[in-house]
Amino acid sequence: MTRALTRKGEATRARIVAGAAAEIRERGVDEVRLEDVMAHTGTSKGQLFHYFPDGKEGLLLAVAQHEADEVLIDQEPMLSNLTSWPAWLAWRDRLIERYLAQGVKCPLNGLLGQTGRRAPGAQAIVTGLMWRWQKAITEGIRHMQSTGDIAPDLDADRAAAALLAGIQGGVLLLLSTGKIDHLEAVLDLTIDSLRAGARTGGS
Amino acid sequence: MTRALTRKGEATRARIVAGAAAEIRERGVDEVRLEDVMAHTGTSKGQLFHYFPDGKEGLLLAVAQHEADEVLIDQEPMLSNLTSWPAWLAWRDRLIERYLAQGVKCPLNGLLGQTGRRAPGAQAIVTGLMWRWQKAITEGIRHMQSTGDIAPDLDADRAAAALLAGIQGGVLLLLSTGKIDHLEAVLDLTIDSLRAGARTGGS
DNA sequence: CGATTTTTGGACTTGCAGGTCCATTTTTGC
DNA sequence: GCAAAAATGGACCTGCAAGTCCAAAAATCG
Repeated sequence: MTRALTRKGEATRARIVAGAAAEIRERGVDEVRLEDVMAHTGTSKGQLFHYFPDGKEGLLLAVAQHEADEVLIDQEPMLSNLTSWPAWLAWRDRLIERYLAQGVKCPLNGLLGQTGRRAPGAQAIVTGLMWRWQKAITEGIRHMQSTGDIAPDLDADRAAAALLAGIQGGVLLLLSTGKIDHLEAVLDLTIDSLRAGARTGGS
Repeated sequence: MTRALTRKGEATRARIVAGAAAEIRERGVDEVRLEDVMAHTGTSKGQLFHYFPDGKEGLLLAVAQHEADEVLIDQEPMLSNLTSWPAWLAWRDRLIERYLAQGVKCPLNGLLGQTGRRAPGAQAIVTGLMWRWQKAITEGIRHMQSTGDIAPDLDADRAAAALLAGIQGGVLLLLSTGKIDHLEAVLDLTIDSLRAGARTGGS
């Protein structure tokens, strides 16, 4: 079906997605014209529509998927190894560091707003990202419960949901206010709160 | 300066803002054309540019301010009276109820993405909203500390920041996933966590 | 090496939404 | 009631960015 891409074609397609993603991160979705992408990636209009027959919509979707994947990759290997309190703090630090560096440039924020309503696919991409993210956190909590570092009667899924929401809100507030304070507060207070639950099985 | 609006003019202006807000809530910012607003509010293009000389930009800004104010008004009188645990729960219930009813229609989400980059005013509106919101929560926490229901050594501002971030993230996740679970989890767990801090001065 | 398919470039079309203009009607204030 | 100012209606202009089309170049494969 999707077969019919030579090596060169695949490279070009990837270059377009990466270039468009960079452009969007830098200047925002609604400021980026197809021509900007062409200029920035050294491609022609014919190529754009050759690789993305659905036009801008399709390209944006591909970029969104690309950026969603990046989000989780950037948190590795910490996110998949929340097996001790120092590991949790390392993850916390990575998040702060990453978003501090990113600043106000959030790729997905705009992409959702832009494609969210019309494209059913965009919703799915974000939902998928959140689901994977939350799953990783849940597993971290479960592991800490297995070692007795977190109370076993705590609802891991619910706690992970709350933490994930906090992170999202923290990033959102970073986007609006430019300050990292909220994200920091959420991470520190929530992790502390998880820690406090250890009392039952104490170390 | 801004003087020169008859009663009729003021009414028309208000009708435009309210109508545009409704339209945007219903169909999203980037789906709403000036013509839609005209049709929906029974106004002409001349009027739109008469009341909003800066065109769409200015209108969007006015709508954003309008919606930002609504957000806090909708939480009253609970938000300004976080003076007992039942009051906190009443506020919690109001939030859940309100966002459950709102569903995926978030007025500010898109407005920020749309005007955020270019208009310096849009940023200010959201920042202002968040600041007022957080201040109200902080005051609630301080009050509970004064009655001994929350430990006095807790950093009220930091806790409020975390709670606010949690709420924002909960709403964001409601927008992406359609489920209220995250918002519920954040509110319940965070409030519980505040409660747990009462131990010091216990009742 | 020749047929076939993919890749590429870029000129051209198109639709539409934001914005301009001005003529007409209504309101205001004396 | 009458000048001045504000409110209204809607025809018109304009620019731009997405999308179309096709012909030339390069790659693939037997």
